[in-house]
Amino acid sequence: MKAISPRRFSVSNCRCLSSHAAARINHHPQIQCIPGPTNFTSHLHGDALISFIKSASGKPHLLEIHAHLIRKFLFEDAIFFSAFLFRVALPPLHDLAYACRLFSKFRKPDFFQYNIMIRAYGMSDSPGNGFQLYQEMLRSGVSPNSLTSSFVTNCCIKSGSFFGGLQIHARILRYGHQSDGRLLTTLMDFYSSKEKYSDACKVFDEMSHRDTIAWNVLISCYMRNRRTRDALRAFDIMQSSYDCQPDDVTCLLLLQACANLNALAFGEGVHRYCEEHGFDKAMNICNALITMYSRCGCIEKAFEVFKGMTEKDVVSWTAMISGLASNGYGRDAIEAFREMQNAGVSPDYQTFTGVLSACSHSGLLDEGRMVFNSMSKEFGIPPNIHHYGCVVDLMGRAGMVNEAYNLINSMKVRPDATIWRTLLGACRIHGQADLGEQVIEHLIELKAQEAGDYVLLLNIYSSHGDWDKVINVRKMMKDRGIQTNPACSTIEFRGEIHEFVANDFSHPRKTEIFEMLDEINQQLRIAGYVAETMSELHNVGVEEKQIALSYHSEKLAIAFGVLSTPPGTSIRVAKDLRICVDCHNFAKMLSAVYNREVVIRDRNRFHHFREGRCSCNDYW
DNA sequence: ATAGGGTTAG
Repeated sequence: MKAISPRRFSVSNCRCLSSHAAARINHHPQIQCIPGPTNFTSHLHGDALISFIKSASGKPHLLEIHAHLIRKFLFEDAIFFSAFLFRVALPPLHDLAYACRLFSKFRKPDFFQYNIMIRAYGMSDSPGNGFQLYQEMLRSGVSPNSLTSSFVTNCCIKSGSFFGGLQIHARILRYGHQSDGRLLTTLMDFYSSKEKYSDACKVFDEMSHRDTIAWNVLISCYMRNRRTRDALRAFDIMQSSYDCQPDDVTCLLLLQACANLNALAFGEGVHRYCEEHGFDKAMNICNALITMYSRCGCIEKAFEVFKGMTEKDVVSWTAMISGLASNGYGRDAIEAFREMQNAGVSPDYQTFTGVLSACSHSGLLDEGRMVFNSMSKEFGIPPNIHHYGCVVDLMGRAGMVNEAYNLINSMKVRPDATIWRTLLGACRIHGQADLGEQVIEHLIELKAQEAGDYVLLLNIYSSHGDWDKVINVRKMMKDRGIQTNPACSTIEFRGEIHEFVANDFSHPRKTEIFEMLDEINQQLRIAGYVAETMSELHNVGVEEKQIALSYHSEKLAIAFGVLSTPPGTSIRVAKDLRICVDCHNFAKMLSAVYNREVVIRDRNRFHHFREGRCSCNDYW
């Protein structure tokens, strides 16, 4: 009622429906007319009625307006009806059932009223109906404007209807709506949601003017389609353009991209940009910064951001805890967990995932069990599959593979592929072939077996020297059409991301890189490095194995790092799969012989190599 | 008489 001018409405007039009438309305939601003495709407007409409808809040007011429109024979008056429908269909009320009844009663809806309904459907849990209504609109000869296209595109995004969206795109062109930048942004988002990256780009290219939001949609499209490097490039182009500048959303997206790519230098650039524009005060940006720095292996920087925050929420604490965990600071993570509680921030289920993973990464078996037991008892958070996964990992690494197997079988939730895979990894460490075979059976049952799973099983057999079984598994993989994807390692150099796969001959500086790798291999061998051949797949000669190992993607990336940076510079490599035993030894030795800090982030965690030692004591 | 687009962190 705040918005109503006191000149027109005295306070005493401003009362809602009588409780008697309200009770009846509750019983008869289809009610069309409310009899009885007129209330504060009675003398309203024209502009005053319009502004009253606009300021109406809550259903009782709208019902009263409904009654008023009927009483004054204004229900079929498009102006009042539109304003009324707008209030009913859209938030805050957003009563779609009521809006539908109104709409179906209205004799000849115009485009504006259709637009309201289509937009309302786009925000409801039945967005497909919006598309239906759009088609009905076309059938009844009402022409859509560019807003209609925008709302119905949104319906297609929400309902996931690809062909619907294509149809809309064709109509946009037919009706000449393509000059509307906002509409095209929505259209880009549609293609992006369908992972049609190149179509989204095509729309973007055809836009005559691109504002910050259009760029942000493009960047989020790049990220959804795993074209993270293009996302970084877009940031550079935006910064050098005159008409639009990156905003906080852009930075949020980019920090995520940097975290994925291990692009520390670029991430620092985004950090500076945030400082220059005052975004670094925002909680979400700070939390994203913490994640970016810790995913890039810079836990000190992450902590600096964390310390500088005036206010910290669960997300900040959890980001810090998970960052400490993945960087091998298990005890500090648990300490941070304690501090968080002292600071009066209560943990949620993701915090526990962080704490438990800290325990599993640092081999803190007792602490992990204690936390696991306390979470439902003390905090009322029942463990989910991720929590179980951490504990399975923890027990598995400690060699308690059978106990871990029993734990999985005792879970209330259905085990997923990831948890079986975790156990399979533990079987690999402890050479448990029998249990490994059982686990593979579970994965097959889930139809989730991947190349990596068979590789683990192969590793188990080959470490036993069980070559018959190795051949069997390889045959099985061939029969089932399972192919191994080559692992990929990335390294950042001067703000560019360089990508390597095993035996990769595509890099422009390939000759130098291979020469450098040979040189490194020789030097390391002098220092006592012996290539680890146990985990290789084939039953091939020792010579052959050593050759196959020497061109692993992480070694190529490291060689490139040694080649392109001055002595003493840290080498940071990200790998999409797990680092292998041999590359682990290689990096460890290199950190001593070449006196370089080497940081490798693999699929699971960080490995910090310094002076011939690694932050994780054992290889995994 | 007249509405719309991106990110929501771990």
